[in-house]
Amino acid sequence: MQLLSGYLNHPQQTALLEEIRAIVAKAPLFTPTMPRWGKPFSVRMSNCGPLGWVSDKSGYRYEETHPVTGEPWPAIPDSLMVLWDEVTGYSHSPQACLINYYSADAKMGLHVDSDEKDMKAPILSISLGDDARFRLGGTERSAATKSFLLRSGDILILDGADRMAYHGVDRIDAGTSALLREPGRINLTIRRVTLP
DNA sequence: GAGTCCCT
DNA sequence: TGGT
Repeated sequence: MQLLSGYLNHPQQTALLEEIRAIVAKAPLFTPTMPRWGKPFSVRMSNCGPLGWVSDKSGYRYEETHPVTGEPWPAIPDSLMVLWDEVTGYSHSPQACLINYYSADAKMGLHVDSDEKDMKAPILSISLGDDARFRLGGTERSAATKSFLLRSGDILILDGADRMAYHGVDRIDAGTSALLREPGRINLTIRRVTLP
């Protein structure tokens, strides 16, 4: 894991936020549901890139189109493609940028990102808005976990053994950032999905 | 083939 | 932590 605290300055954060707003205007946030029993997530999602991560009763998967509009996902902004090269050094392009919107009371249980075929590619995470209490464990669910704060502008890279580690968000500290108009947090996770 | 759900 |  690499945590690059305050990697994005305020103007960079607002510029990125505007790009995300434009994407979400075309590909609206949807509410994913749990496989099998259909319980809704508290986090709402959208995506950009050739592939987008979705979840519904039939399971987790990557899709080329939005589950509600049926339209292809908007492209990943150039700034994020450049950032990927800059901070990951991974020689193959990312294919999916999952946009997670956390309202003040949203959380994300411990899980492993394992729907990608290219598990050698790192996952690049960008935080915008309110602080998140992030939790990182090991590759076994029973392993010890550590918790730390993710702040607006921070970049987290899940690589090496941590690529397969359990992680989640315990809570959002509402009102800790003024970047968004409302309390809440946007998290971007940029991934390579298929084998190069 | 289940799972980022919930809960303690 | 582990059943669902």
